[in-house]
Amino acid sequence: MNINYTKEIPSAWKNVSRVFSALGDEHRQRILLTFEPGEHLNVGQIVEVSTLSRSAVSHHLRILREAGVLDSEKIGKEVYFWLNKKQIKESLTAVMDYLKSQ
Amino acid sequence: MNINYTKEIPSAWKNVSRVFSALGDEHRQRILLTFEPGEHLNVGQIVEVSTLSRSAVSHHLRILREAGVLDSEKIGKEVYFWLNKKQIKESLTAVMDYLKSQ
DNA sequence: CTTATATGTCGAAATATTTGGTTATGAAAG
DNA sequence: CTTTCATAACCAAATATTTCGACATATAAG
Repeated sequence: MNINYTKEIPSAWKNVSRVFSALGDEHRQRILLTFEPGEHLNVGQIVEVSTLSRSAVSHHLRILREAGVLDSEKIGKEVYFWLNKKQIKESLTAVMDYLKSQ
Repeated sequence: MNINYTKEIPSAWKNVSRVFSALGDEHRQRILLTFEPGEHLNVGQIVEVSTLSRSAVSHHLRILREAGVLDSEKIGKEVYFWLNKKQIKESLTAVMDYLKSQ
């Protein structure tokens, strides 16, 4: 039994942990699935196809961005979001590697 | 923009979604990290190294088991848990494959 | 400069999750 | 059979998250 991790997540896992927490919500999972390959979407477009209010969507987008799952850039009045594939892959790979050692 | 997923998670993703939700909690993440390779742990052992009460740990174990992240078996009075590596890998692979198509 | 538009932020209410004490169940021990 | 032990189930309280309307900010348009 490894008791090193029972009080706090080790720092190496902090990022992974944040990504999984961000992805651990159906609304946010659905937002991710909305993106087509390479697509950039602005907040309004995402709100339009969502069942949630603008501010709820904004809240979820913030969580996804802070976890590094989405990247964003403001262009004119709009803020565009897109998948940060690299970051997601890194987190998944970290867990995959952990499983391989298990 | 793929609007097929904006109302509900597609059934193919239901499992994946449940795994990520289960893993999207620090207590549960820490429980997983407690298992050493191939190890089976009973509830009491996990409670012992946890900061939570017995019933809170039980609650988290149930969520992990229902998501298929952990398997369990009752042996005598104790219930032993272990990582269901196959299930976790399948979910991670599903997302990996999705990312590759993006 | 004023107005319109896109988005973010705030705050309170609604909702969901987590938590731990208590009770129930089932298996072993006496 | 009774007691003891491990765990699950139940329930209410505590806590956290989500939600949305109202307000704030920033940019573009008129």
